[in-house]
Amino acid sequence: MAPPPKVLMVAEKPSIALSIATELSGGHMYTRKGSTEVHEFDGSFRGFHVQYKVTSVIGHVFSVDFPAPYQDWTATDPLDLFQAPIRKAEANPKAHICRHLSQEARGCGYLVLWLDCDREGENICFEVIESTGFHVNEERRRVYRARFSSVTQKDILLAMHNLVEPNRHEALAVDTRQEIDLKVGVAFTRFQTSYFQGRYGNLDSRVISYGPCQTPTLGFCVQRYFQINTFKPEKFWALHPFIIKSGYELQLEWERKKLFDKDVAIMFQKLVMEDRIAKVTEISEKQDIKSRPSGLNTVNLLKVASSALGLGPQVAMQNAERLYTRGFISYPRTESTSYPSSFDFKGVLGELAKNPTWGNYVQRLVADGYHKPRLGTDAGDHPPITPMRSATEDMLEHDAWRLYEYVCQHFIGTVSPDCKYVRTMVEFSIGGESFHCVGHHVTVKGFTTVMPWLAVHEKNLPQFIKGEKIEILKVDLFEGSTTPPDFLTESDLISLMEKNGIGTDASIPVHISNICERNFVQVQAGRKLVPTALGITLIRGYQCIDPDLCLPDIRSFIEQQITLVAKGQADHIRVVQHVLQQFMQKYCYFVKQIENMNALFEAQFSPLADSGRNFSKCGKCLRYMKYISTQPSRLYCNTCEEVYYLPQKGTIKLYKELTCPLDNFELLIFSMAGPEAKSFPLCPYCYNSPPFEGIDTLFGAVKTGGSSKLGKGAGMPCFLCPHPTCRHSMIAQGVCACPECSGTLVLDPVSAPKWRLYCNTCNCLVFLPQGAHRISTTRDRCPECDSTIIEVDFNRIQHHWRMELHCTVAAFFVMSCFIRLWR
DNA sequence: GCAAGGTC
Repeated sequence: MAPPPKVLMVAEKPSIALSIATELSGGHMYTRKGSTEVHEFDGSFRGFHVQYKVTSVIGHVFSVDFPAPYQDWTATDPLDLFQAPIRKAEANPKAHICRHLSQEARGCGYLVLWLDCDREGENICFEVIESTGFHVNEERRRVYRARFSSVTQKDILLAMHNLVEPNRHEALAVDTRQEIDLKVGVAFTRFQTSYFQGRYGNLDSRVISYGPCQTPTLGFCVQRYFQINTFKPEKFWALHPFIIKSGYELQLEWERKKLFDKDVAIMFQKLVMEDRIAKVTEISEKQDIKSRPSGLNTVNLLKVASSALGLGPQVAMQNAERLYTRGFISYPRTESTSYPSSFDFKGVLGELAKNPTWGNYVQRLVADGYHKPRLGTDAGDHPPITPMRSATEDMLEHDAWRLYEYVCQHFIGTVSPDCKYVRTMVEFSIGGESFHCVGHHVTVKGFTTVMPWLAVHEKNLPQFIKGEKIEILKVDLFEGSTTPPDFLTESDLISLMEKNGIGTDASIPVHISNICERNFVQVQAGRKLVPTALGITLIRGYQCIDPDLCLPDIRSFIEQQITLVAKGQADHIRVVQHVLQQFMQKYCYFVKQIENMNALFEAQFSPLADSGRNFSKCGKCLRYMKYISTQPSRLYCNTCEEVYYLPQKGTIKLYKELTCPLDNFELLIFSMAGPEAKSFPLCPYCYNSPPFEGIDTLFGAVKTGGSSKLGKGAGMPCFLCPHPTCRHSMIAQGVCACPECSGTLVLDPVSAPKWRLYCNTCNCLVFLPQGAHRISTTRDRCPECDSTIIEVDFNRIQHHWRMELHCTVAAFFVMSCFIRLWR
């Protein structure tokens, strides 16, 4: 009998795959562990008996980037990036998702895609199709798309019975966005980074980045800074009459609130004072309701985390993710504030009823009958963030507990009664002017019992009778002054981003942390975002060249264009071309006008020439270059007006006053940060423009030698001397013995001019400095380890170069290239 | 060294 056909089902993340498999198999499945789990079970599919396999990807399978030649900042004009090819590569090569999918798809007759039901999910569908080797319109092996709005049994079964085709238009819309974001972001970033870092020494930012999301985000913060800076305070005056009733002193509120004219205010004060009697004109009582919250989505969680818990969005998300993977809360990235109708509130409440903190309240709530949450919006992604498992404070870290505590309080709040109170307003007339006072009496605390910070404050008023007349104690003329708005808080910024469609629930924290990391804004007390001089100058610059560049509309424009693709109303290639054409024009104009922006930088920052201290000698003019220590650390030659970047995150010193034989630049030694810090010497010129050809092969050689990283015990394995006592370890090995078998290495004659040594015994290769005219062995021996000395003849510096003399130096070049490739 | 979007 033929084996049953196989159906491969793929979800967006492992947890969803597990839920789907559990629901469809009734929990009777066999789970294979691997890089990602595969759940197997038997069942029926379209009337046939089949074997199911459910697995997942981990987000996007591929990410998009430029091919290698375009990665070189110095060799590529950013303008060329707009028309450059792009390529997709595995987003996380170490996870081997592609291999996993293609292996699992082998022998399967059906592919069912269970990716999230949004554009990104649709795009991942096609990444999965590509990885599995399925084709969309193939008769023999069919591809289906499951559309589901929640991972409940009902929705999963419904989706299984209503399988559709994946939507290529929506997927292409994502491809379109990826290409536009990549090209625009990278082109502007490279241009302005190179331009400004080549001129100023104290920008203190590794990279002066530009992005259609991060730049408008910065724009919001700077906009607020401008409002604060240009704010002109205005004086105002208000009347504050006081009365005494039943022993209470009461201040009455003026109907006119405040006046900006002192004389007029004084006139009213006189009128009121002359009357001296407050007459009660109206007493009204109204039942008011403060509604329980709707479900909690990511953006609202982040706002509360920042404003009430003092946790930044990035940290809050990390904690939320950890709570999620440990099973304490539901998936923390969601836009929805509405629960699906099938949601199991009883289950969640049953779990929380066990909790020592809220248990009593929840038990009473269940006994009295809990409420369904208020209706919110259903974005069709995931249910609101909900506690899943009871936890106590000692089970979680401090911040995680506080976040969990809030998620629980919010959830219990959503199913609690509304808060009800009576609002009493007493209106008065004094000298023809109207005043009032307001009292609150809470009748039902409702959800404010678990969310006490939202409680309505009890404010009792003495009993008044309509028509009653009360003598006035005094009438103060209050003088105040309008105050500027405060800096944006993270919470304000999140609201603005959400309102303007900048970023998504998952990316909003990333954009905010990006502008902090790039030193465009700083988070100050109260989680306020204060722009730095760099952030302010950048936005000012965009405003004077092309304000569009920092306005939120730039994102809406892209979104609107790709929506045409998603709806199938426009061809994606033409949209990419059209949008890139416009950005290319903007880019060209920006480059042309950059002097205007530069004028702002000039007024704010110090030129490279005035920055830093004299450090090491330039090989071209033989004068001292300046060492700029602010990030990115670099050397600047005042005479040649050249910048030489250095390896980052470490310390740099002069190296024995040696100079590089290739270019006469003084050599430096770099020590990496950390307790097990490695050091290596380098030539600043070679580091910025490696002198060798065939660096890729060189890199390969480094790998064959042993370690491929500059980690512990690593260095230059190919050039390490195997001789245990040899202190000339950096190069001697290349000429004395093979690192694999200790056999003698010979010059490989076939490969010239790619100089390398070949071991006849084990067939391995050791590469030598390239660019040499001639390399030959000599009769001399290394005084340190007795190995044969090699002579390298460099035409370009017109003299012979003996390995033993400069052997350590030769290794520096190799190291420079290696570092360059590696970082 | 670069964007924004998934997810871990």
